[in-house]
Amino acid sequence: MNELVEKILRKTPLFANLTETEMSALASRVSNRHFDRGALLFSEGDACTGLFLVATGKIRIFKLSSAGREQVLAVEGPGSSFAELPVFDGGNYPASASALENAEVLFISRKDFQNFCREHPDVALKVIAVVGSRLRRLVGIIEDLSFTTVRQRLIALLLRLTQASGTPSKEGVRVELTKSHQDLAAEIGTVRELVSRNLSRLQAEGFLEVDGRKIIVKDLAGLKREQASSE
Amino acid sequence: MNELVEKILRKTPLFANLTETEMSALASRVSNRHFDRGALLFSEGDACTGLFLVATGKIRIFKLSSAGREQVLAVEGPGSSFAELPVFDGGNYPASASALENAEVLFISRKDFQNFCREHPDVALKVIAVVGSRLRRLVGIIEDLSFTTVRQRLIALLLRLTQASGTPSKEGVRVELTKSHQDLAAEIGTVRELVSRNLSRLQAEGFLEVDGRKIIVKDLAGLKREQASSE
DNA sequence: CGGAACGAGTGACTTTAGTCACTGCCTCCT
DNA sequence: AGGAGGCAGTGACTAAAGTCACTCGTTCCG
Repeated sequence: MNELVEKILRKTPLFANLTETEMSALASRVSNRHFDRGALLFSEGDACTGLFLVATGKIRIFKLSSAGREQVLAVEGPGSSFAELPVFDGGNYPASASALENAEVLFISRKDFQNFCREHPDVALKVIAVVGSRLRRLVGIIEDLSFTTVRQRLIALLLRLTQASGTPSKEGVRVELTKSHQDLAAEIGTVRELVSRNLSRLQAEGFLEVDGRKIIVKDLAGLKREQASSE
Repeated sequence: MNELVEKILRKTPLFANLTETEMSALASRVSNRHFDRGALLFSEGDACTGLFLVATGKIRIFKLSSAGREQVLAVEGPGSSFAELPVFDGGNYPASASALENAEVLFISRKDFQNFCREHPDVALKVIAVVGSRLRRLVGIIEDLSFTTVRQRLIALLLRLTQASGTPSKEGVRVELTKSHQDLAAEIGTVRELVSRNLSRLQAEGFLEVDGRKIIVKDLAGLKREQASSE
């Protein structure tokens, strides 16, 4: 199993180019955890215990409002690390994390990770790079929330999905939603009903063909135009 | 003038505890720039040339939409650094920066700062800490935009202002706005008119006394209650 | 088999946000 | 003095976002 762990470590940007010995030193300090779909890894405000690395599955980082609404900050897939920050500054987790799919997650305790960073200064630089891209993504979310409508955000999300997992067909590009409307809503910062309605509307306007969770994007170029208009 | 520079360097978290020699080595690589109120330091998308440190005045970091709306990401005062990130990852600036007041700003070129970090690994750790707190602030903005109303954000802003620069008086706490409604609107992610209207409304409800840019907070506890409700 | 639980769709409505247009008030300039 | 320009207040409106309540299917058990 240590080999499996190393394989994953090698895939995460933070630890990509370590030597054999460094790698196995690190691997011995890593523990493996499983989370079922929907399970909570930690909640906002919890004391930070260590660093997480996604091996398989997807982890959703999100904020929860007191009214029960969710806002997704990031979705991390295999190879991604998260919660690097509180490990360093010692603060609490600023958001909650749950498994979007069944997931295997590696865990390194705060102490072990800090020690490792002290011994390997270039890892600290990697941390900065990772945190940096995270920061850019957050700025992007702010931009979206502040400047765009739910419709535009939904279109943007659909375009991302088609990009990532769309398959071309005669009628257009086919995409299968792997999440509920509820989940989509949380990603773009709105509520279930508006996702439903906007999808219907996009269908009525001829951009999409919606059948349950199967979507056929009939007019990709048109969608892109819609998204851009009055941004 | 080098002494003045060192004094400021010593005030910024990034370089707080360096030795005399380290400090003067750094100081010799720093240049001083002045920006008039309203002047633009750089625009979103510009290539990153180096790191900035605020000596005096205030710098506003913001996003600009194509429709002309602004969203403030941060306001940095004396002792704060900004644009640490793109210095490291080599990317472009993710947002624009302008002077909110006349400001003196120190500048370190990308190369010089990177070299300095390489020679002083603990500075890298400081960078992580600074970036970390920035990340937390961004998460806070997202939370606000996603979960709260303009009214609540305005109240929160007023409470922050009274906290920071309010002076007690017989009628309540006096605060003087140093910015236009336009600027306040950009900070809470809305438009001029809504700031104006919401202020009037808060006055009508008896929480405030507004006279131009002078505001007297008459019911601090009440405001806090309003802010908390249905967050 | 029956029914709980969940996800989705939708009509009807309220609230909040944002836009447009116009007025009035300072301040500063030459 | 007189006008230009920036800032603030407001009425009237539109449009977006969100809420509530209910229906209809599935699926998934016990």
